[in-house]
Amino acid sequence: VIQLRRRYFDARRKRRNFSKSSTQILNDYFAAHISHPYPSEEVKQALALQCNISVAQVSNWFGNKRIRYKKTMSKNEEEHREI
Amino acid sequence: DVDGDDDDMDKSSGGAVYPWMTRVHSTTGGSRGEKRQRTAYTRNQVLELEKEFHTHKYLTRKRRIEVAHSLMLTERQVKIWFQNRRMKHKKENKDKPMTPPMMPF
DNA sequence: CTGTGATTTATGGCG
DNA sequence: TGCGCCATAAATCAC
Repeated sequence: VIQLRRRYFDARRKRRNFSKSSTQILNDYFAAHISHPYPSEEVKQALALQCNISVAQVSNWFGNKRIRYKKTMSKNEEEHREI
Repeated sequence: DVDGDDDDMDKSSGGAVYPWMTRVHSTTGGSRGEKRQRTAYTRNQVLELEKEFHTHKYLTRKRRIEVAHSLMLTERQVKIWFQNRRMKHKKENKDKPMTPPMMPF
């Protein structure tokens, strides 16, 4: 029962994706700071406000973005390298 | 907010154009290697750890050793689990300081 | 099946 | 010297 309870709470995971405009704002910031995509706490708050999401969600977004960007890079590298 | 960054760069440096793009955590020590394994704790392990956390947010060294042994985990893993759990706890109190809708439980 | 936001193990820096 | 906090990495979960 206690386990089902956790499942219920975990169901709070993934409701829906962010709006297109929010994603665009985040992507814009990421692209503009590609050399160092680590927004400060203040910037995170500003972005959160603009995107209408929480600061934690902004942190999650950047964390996922960074890692997935890296993965995409290495994947492209493998593909176009001579066999 | 000054950020003089540019695009269009070199690619010969193993793909890592900027320092943040390099792998920092790898099982094989160096920069090149396999995936890092993240052991998923069993349902029972988490349940026991959760019980312990409910009574004590912090563990004494002695207690840590006991818990680690009984759950087949290292002291380090238990220590880290509690640290992460505390962070989670803090986050929960921040996101939901109020009483949300009722649940079927 | 893929994509994506969220969560779970684990690291390193710093006080 | 070890410990906790914190931001983050990386893998994985859950839609």
